[in-house]
Amino acid sequence: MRRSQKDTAATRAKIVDAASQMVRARGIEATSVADVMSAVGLTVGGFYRHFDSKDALVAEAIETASVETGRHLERSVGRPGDLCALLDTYLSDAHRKNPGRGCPVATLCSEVAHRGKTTKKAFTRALQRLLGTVAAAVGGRSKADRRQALLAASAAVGALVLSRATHDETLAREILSAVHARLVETHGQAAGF
Amino acid sequence: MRRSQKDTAATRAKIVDAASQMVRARGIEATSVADVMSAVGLTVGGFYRHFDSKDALVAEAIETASVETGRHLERSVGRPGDLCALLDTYLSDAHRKNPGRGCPVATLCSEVAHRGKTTKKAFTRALQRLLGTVAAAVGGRSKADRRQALLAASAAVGALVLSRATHDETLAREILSAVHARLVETHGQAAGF
DNA sequence: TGTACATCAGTGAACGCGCGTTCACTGATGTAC
DNA sequence: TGTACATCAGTGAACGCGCGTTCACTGATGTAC
Repeated sequence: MRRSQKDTAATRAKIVDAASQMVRARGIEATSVADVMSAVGLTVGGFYRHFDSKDALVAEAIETASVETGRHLERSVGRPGDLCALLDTYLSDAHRKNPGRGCPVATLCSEVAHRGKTTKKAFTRALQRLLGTVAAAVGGRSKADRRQALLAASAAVGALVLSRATHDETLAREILSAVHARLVETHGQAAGF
Repeated sequence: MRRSQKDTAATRAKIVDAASQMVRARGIEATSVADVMSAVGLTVGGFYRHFDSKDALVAEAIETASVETGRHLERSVGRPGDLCALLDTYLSDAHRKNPGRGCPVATLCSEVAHRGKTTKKAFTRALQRLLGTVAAAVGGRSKADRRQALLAASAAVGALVLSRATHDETLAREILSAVHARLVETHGQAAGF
């Protein structure tokens, strides 16, 4: 039966939130519309009252995840230029073990290459948001600072993804701590410390 | 009808090779057994005379891709310690645009997290091979060298994957060139040039 | 070297399954009067 | 404020499709004698 506008909006938000978590934890392909709906306590049929397609939901789910992650990272960076604080959060064991609440860029980076335009555009926005956050943590506006931000973002994403993909726990931890250490060292060097 | 042992071995190798290319170009999920077989000019039914399952094929396809990529990278590095030469190849536009013949670690890094043990183990071996190749290009055996190799590998994989995932061509090129430049700079600094 | 027969690579159809999407239906909500 | 009715959120079954895997069958290959 019909629901109030308030309930409808709340349901929509719950669907996006559930999808946002499932897409990051299991990947886009492995997240079915039926699974998302039942996670919210509804049945599949109602889905298309809220979204045009699974792709439309995925795009919103990525956007939500990106905003959420951006806020979380910015909260962890005290002063601008504190790349170390950002990396403490991004390259933490907590982040590695909880992809469902973590950075969507890391979770979806290789899968998104095989998906449609809608998903790719949402991913690109998420990547640009992440680059903005990392650039703020790196600090400065010079070309060297920009390059350092791109290195830090690429290395952080690469390290997190590889640490998750490895079957080898020791290697996983080694990757995270080595990349953290080297990025902080090179940041200091670039800034002239 | 039955084929000679030579033909059988040749067919098996062709299947692995086709899978190796398709898995990298389209991802594991999007590569169907039927597609692989028809790429080789055969029908699906015969597949299980060669492999126990799709997962078994995927594991071999990753191994093949990893060995092939390792050889290609090693060919491009002249003297040991020439990280720049390795990155010229790994972070090239050719590599970005031809994932089907490129590094399987970059293509599969986020997808492999949602797959079974067999696939994960094959991926871990591929990652360790890549780390070995990068470590050789970084040169040296100190802890600092090891950390630099882990940074270079993470950043190279991250940069390639993000450049492919982006819908924005300018950003894609910027990521590759910035990560190349910064990694070479920091390599020089670590080595005391 | 020749022969009889077991083996097995490859075919093509079939299987059960899960997917995204559609649809007729239900009944509370929102609106026009 | 009350009433009559159109709207539409959600249900549950169905759809067409592609997937991994199985299977009876075919006939050349490899082997035992």
